Amino acid sequence: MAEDSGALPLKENFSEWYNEILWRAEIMDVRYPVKGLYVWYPHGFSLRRSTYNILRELLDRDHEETLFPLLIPENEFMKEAEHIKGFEEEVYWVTHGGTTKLDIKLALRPTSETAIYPMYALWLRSHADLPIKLYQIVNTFRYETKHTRPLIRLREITSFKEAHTVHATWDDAKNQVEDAIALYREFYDRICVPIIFSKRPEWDKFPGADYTMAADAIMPDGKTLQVGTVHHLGDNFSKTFDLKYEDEKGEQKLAFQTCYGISERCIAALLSVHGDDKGLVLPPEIAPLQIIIVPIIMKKNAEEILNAAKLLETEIKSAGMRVKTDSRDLRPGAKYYHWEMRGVPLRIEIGPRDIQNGVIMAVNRFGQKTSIKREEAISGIKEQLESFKKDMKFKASSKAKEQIRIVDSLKGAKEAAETGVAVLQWCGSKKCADEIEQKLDVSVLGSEIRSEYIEEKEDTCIICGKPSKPALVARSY
RNA sequence: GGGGUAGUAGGGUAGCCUGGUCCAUCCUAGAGCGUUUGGGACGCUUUGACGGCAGUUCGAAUCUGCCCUACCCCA
Repeated sequence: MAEDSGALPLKENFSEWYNEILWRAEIMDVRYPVKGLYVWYPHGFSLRRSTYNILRELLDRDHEETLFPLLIPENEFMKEAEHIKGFEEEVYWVTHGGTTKLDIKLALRPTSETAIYPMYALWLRSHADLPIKLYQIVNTFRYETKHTRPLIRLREITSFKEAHTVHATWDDAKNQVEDAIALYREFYDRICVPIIFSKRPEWDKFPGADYTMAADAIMPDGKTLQVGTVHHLGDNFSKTFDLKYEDEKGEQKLAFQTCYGISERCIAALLSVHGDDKGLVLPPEIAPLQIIIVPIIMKKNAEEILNAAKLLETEIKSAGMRVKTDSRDLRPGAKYYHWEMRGVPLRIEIGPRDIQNGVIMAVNRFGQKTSIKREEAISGIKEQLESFKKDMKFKASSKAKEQIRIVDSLKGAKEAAETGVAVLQWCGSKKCADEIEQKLDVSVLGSEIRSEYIEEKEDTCIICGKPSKPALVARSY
């Protein structure tokens, strides 16, 4: 399926590295003959599944999973004015059934608010029905005109996890926004990807929202990738979709809503943050394969070694780990490169010398070798995977810390934005943001930053000198 | 919306103007056989393509028409 030899472009050439690793590590095949649509290889899909299982696990604590239709009738879609304006240039329309023209055009959902809320209006009767917290994992379509990129800018988002909640009051919805932020933090912590939450500027919020909180990850080239959003929808959508409930006193009241989503961009961030010059580096929890056993087969005692490998594989498997023995007729070195490309966290080598000494050789994806006594194999391997995850997390957060710079001048900001994000003082006005963006060739991502590395302290705006707060500024995808 | 360029095997290229191969070619591609195996082995054999549809022709990757797709430039 993929090319197995030859070097990957160095990670410092991030764009090239990214494009190649996707097919070399068998994540996505980009050769599907429609622009912006890509194919998940089984290996990539397996990674997607384990990643989304974590998301499901977290959401299932107090949400319920659901599934709404892909097609949205034009009349529903067109109800919310702000919302339409935000999407009208990006919507795919189904106009025909066979050769018959449809009376009412059907939109392929670019997101599901207008599919879900008319149904919510039917379901919601009384305050006792609240809160409603549902989510679905679906594909969505957007006709992107700028250059598309696998997992990052897609015409079909294949893995959109969107949650939609309904509450009695604005404050309840606000609390839900905070819960969602905590949830997403936990998710990204589990996959060892550092993120920064901030409040998007007024002009950059979700069409139809009161405000938007967004998570950004910092990519190796210093550009940020938005990897999650949480929107407070106020009662904007309830008004248009007539989302009302009867309160304790028997009065009809408008409900308040939130929605929040994560797409396969989380996979893009995962691959990019951890990968290196040799290929993917994956956290054991989500690696499709956690352990690869490479038997060092010599002609004379091939069978003995292979049996030893198989026995070990069975033991590891029954201990609940994902393991495979690579008994292909290849040089061991070729196998090492093969599995390193695919990000297998731990490799076990077992050869004549090891059998002689009653040990197995464990080599983690960072290349650290440890000899483990054969009889302590299982506990030793578990320890290795545990400490490997810790190392991954430590590496990723050190790198992120390095890429965040607090600056007090435009010049400093410019420099910081070349390798990461700059944190500078901004008064909140559009005019000053425009000036910052134009002078530095960056985006003002947001304020009210949530990061352990950034302190929320007041000062004066870097442009106009008025009272201000820290803002996150970076080049972004 | 307007203009331009290009689509050849898994990937990369030549050929096209000026129609005519017995095997086009390169690679870290695939298949088979054999020797190998503690960090990318080697030998031999072999597979596979001209974006699609029509047309011209004894004969089309090459000429003509239409279509599709991608990329670049201008609004």
